[in-house]
Amino acid sequence: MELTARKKQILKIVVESYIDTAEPLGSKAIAERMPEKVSSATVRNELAELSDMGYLEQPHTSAGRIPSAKGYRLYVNELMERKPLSDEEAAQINDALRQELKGTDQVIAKTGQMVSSFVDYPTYAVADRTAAATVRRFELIAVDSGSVIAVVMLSDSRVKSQLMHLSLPLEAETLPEISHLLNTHFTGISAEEMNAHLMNLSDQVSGQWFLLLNQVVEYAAGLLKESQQHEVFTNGASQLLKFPEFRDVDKAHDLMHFMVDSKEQLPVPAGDQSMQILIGPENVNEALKESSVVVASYDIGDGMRGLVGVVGPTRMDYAAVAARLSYFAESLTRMFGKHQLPPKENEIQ
Amino acid sequence: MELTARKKQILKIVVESYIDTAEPLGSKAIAERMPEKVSSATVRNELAELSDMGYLEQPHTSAGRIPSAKGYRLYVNELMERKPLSDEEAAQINDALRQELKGTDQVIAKTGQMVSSFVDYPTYAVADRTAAATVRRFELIAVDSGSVIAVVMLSDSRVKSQLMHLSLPLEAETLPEISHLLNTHFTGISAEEMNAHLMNLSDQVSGQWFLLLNQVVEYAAGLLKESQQHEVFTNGASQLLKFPEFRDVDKAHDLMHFMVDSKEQLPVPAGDQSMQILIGPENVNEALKESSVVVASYDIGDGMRGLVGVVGPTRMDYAAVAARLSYFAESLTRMFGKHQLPPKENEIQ
DNA sequence: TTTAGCACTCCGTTCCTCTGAGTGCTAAAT
DNA sequence: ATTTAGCACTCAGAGGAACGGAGTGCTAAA
Repeated sequence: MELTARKKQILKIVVESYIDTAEPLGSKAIAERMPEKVSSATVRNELAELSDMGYLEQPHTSAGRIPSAKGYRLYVNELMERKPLSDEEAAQINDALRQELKGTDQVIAKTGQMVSSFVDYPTYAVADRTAAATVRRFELIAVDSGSVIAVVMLSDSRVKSQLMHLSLPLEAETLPEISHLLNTHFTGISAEEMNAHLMNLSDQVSGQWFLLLNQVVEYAAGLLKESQQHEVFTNGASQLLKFPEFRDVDKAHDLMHFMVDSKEQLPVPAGDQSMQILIGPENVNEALKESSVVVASYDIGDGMRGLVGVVGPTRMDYAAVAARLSYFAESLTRMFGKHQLPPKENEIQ
Repeated sequence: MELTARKKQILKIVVESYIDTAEPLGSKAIAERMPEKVSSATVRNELAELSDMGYLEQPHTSAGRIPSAKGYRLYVNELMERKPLSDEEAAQINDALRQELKGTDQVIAKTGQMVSSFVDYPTYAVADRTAAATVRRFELIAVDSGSVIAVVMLSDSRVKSQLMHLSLPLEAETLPEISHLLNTHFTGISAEEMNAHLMNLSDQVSGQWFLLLNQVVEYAAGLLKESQQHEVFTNGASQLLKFPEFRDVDKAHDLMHFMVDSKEQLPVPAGDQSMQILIGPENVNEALKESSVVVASYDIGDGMRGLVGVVGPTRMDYAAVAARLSYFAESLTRMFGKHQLPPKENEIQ
């Protein structure tokens, strides 16, 4: 039994109708939408075979057909035509991108917000560091006799700072020496190595110095650890509740908890792919096994990537989401690559 | 018709039962729970009067009674006995508080998380600045010929920093002069005043200088504006879905959207109160009119307050939530006041 | 290979009854 | 003046029968 062109045609009709209405589609309705004129009986024969092959399912004997996960997969791989963005939409996205984004954290957060407002699904956004971060440079600024500002510049160009209270007052003149110490011994290494180094120095430097050193190194090590596990931003999670598949509160609860409270184990594009679509049971995460995710990555320079994912029911509008998401990701990558704003004229693929 | 002790007794029983089960309570069940023996007929007479007075409602003629908003209000004001924390709970809270909190932003965020895990309701947490923030001090650090780190210390002791890319290279020696300029002209004033000052300086300083000045001032002004409208952290929002009053997804949707996506117009304690309970229609926000909020504020030094609120159905367990929340708020205030950790021994009121 | 025809299945709706919890009222008891 | 027993009444929710209709699978003819 092979997958003829007509079978694919039928599958496409079923998938797209189900995405639109969330209702099973019967042979008669399908026949009407076929480009060549066929009878509903013919369609019924094809449907039976498509069901046997696992591309379609029946909620119950006397209902129409709905796509299975396998059906969606075929649709996504072969059948779907990416819905091109309208000029208006592309213009809106470009407008959104043109607003100034400062600081990688903010880029990540804003991107999720933007995408969520352009596709009508919840999104998540997270940073994806390709290389482990290290400290590139330390700086200490005297505030008063009892406190010092520690400034830490990381290898990915992020700059973080914090006020430190000293238990023992220090002379302002010693600060350059301490920061020299920090810059020579604690840059370019991992958090673990930093802690080890600190132990070595503990008897080589004076107690007062060590207290401050300790505070700063601990702070920096904390930052490095923090960079490993990024904050996940989610947006528009409440939109889940508008989908009929989540009318049942119990069904909604798990996914909602995952999206707004736990936010762990979110899908990232596998290997070298810049975009990936995960359909229902293809998701490893239990909470997502009845939903689908479209996730894209984009480059934001300094060896950093951003990740933005769209979450929805398995009948999500893959064609629209994939087109918008890749347009977004490409625009962002281009923007950060060339360090310039997206083009005024729309250039849609 | 006055509110006799027995009427209050009955009201208390109804409220507490309804908080527990979400089911209306009938005269017979009430009679059984009364401390003095009374017949169900007597209770019925009292119930009729309590309904007339507006403290109780009937979902339909042949159902038991449930509390009205007015009923909850009386309960909260007069009838409820704060459920004391068990030693175990107090110990858990103290443990949670003992973990080191660094940076006011993190304190706010963590507090929401902690509270959410101790009361089984969603929470929100936000900072509440009593005085408008200004910049206390600027500092510029040369990185290379094309970039500079701007460090801004705010009046509330927060320190923020960002990497700036220069369009025109600057000599490192000029940085101290520029930061002197910043520190003399742009500290202690509002964002609007900063922008005005900047305009004044535009023809007094050289173009190169001005470009950097402009970047730094814009960054700082942005920070000040940001401080006005604080980020709201919410936790455990998905727990809403477990309450029977939100079994209807449409009911849940509005509140959920409010909690996870819009987060605007959240209640803050009025006037000088450190804790406030807002019941159903007492909330000004439309999305909260069928829910209740218990919100407390706590002091974290530097003229900053933190706000943490608990959101739930009107039948929320006020006694438990209020007790836990005020214990939390008091512990935090004490902690930041004395700059020390909470006591090892439990000291429960 | 396609199509018309037909018996069959089964979901969802409507309409009914029935049950039980709870009420309000009246009249007797305290 | 309160409290209580008794009783008729109300009404939501459960359970079940009947029905309509959408959709199927199968057979036989085109």
